Amino acid sequence: MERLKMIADLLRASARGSSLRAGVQLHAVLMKLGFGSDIMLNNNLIDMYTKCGKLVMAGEVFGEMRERNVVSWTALMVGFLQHGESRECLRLFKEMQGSSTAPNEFTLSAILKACGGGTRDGGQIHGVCVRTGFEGHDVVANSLVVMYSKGRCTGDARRGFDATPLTPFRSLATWNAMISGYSHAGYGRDSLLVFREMRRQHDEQPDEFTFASLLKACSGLGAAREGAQVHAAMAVRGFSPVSNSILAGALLDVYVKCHCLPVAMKVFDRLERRNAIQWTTVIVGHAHEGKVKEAMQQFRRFWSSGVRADGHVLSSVVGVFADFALVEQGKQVHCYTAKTPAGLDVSVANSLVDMYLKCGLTGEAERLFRGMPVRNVVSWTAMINGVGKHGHGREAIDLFEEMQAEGIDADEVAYLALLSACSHSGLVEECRRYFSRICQDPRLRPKAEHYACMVDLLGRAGELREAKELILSMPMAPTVGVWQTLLSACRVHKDVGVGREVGDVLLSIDGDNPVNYVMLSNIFAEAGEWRECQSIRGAMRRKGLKKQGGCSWTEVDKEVHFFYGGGDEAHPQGGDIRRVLRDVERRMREQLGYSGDAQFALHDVDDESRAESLRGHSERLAVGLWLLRDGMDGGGEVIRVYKNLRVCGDCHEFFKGLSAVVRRVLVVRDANRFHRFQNGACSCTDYW
DNA sequence: ATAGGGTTAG
Repeated sequence: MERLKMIADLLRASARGSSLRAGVQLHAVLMKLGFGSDIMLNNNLIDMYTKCGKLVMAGEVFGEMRERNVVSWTALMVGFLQHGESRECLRLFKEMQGSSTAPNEFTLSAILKACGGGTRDGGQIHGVCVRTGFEGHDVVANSLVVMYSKGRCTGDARRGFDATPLTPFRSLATWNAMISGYSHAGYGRDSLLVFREMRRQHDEQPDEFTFASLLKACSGLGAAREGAQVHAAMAVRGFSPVSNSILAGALLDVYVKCHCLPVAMKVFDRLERRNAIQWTTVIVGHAHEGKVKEAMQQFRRFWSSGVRADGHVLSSVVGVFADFALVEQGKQVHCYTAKTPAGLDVSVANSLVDMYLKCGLTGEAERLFRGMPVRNVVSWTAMINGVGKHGHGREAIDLFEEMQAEGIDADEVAYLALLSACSHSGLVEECRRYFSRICQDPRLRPKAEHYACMVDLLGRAGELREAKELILSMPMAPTVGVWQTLLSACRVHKDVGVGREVGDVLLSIDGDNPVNYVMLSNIFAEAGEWRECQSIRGAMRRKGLKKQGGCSWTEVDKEVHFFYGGGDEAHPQGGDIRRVLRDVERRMREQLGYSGDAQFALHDVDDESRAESLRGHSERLAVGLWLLRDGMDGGGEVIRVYKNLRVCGDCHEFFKGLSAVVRRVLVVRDANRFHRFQNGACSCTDYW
């Protein structure tokens, strides 16, 4: 008897320490001593083997047991669960239900965890919990709350939470489960409310788990004030970001999402050790504020810090390079991925495919994509988006169909990419067909962005009234973006009537956004409605709103050059560049009869924009830099230029002519799509 | 055998 207990203790010890060798020896010893049929020892063996990652051995022990109790079943299920085999865990539970052993609270907790966010299975097991009387039991209640929250069914999660009697079963863990459940599902307000309830009515003390969830809630809400309050409350209780890396990460995330970058950096700089997650947050944080140089600086700091880059960091920074079209930087990371296990992540390959597409290197993207050993829906969506932005709607459809033929289901984002590709290419019937397909799929629900694609499509076709009807029939509130799509269609078709109606809506729901004023005043200006045009401009001025400054950049000889249309930041070679551009224009006049009349610059809304027109739009200056470097007749390289706003009609005409007289290919990526200029023509026809 | 935390590509 003594020996039996001793072996059990030793087995538990080797399970805790994951020491397989000791465990196997103990296994041999207990077989020799004839304890092979003892249930408790066998349960300990199962536990030891699963903790050492030997699921097959654990299964063998389980299979050879003549008698099993609830612990035997549960130990094996938890083992599978902890190795990510939740399907096997569910299968075992079904098998167990056919046996004579009834589940207990630990079994139920494990199986609920195995459901993940699958509330269909979860709901059935919830029923089992109710029937067996374990519903309000703490470990079960906690798992119920987590399971429902993961499936975003916070109402059901709340019912599970409310089912816990305050004593003795509502522990801090239960409160934490509900607080994190709400913040995970995106209900930050409710998360904070539950916390308040916990403090005010129950005087429960928060721990680090509570704080981490609260911070996530604040970051989701973009609530700077609440975030700072949580930060202060943490400090009062002695939780410091310096000693808790998870709290530090969560805190950085709050300040970054609340656009308080300086505060985030203060926290960051005080850390003694920084992990990959914290670096990622800071690098991406700078990028989202448009601070390219600072983002790159932090990236280099990270690179030399010795912290190993994992898949998350790599895909995030490649995402930054994609946003800013920094191909050379992206290529460097691409090379690095060959030398690290993190490079094998699908997400890293996906981000690289997307980066090449966003930089206009379609061939490179395609090669990488086709060579991927595993592709998921994200990989395909990146390709569909990419070819769509280049105006190849048919190719986008082919890719979409090929994806489904490979057995990968389209999700909402994939449909969005496809619809946008169709609408950009004017594939009216196809677009309608896929839109109705997503409406009919019970697993998917079209979102406002999908409607925006349809509005765009109808708008391009000149069906402005129908587009407006569609917006009014949307099952959700129409977003600003949807109305803006319609407004820009009004501009293309010079429809002042509908434009005025849509403009009214936009100014009332999004009256602080300069984009709306600029677009609307342009519509009036182009229709010769000067009085209305002036009144919009006046309203914009009175509100102190300024059009976002145009900015273009291009990577020449591995260096990024920035050009700003307005403002004071001039390129050092600005004078020479303008001279070259004048030469090109003269050639265009002589050879092509180019008139160079500025039709579009006339309507500029403010002084700054007029100055920009006079000085030359930033994208022209960027192209000029290349001509200054290569001369008028040299250079076979493709000129790649990127612009934060849309390319205007004047520049569009100018670039067409330029591509003919200097015989070069010019690719401009603007806020909306790619324009490829070659031999005096552009791949894209719908511009103004 | 026991619940709960921060980053991530389309």
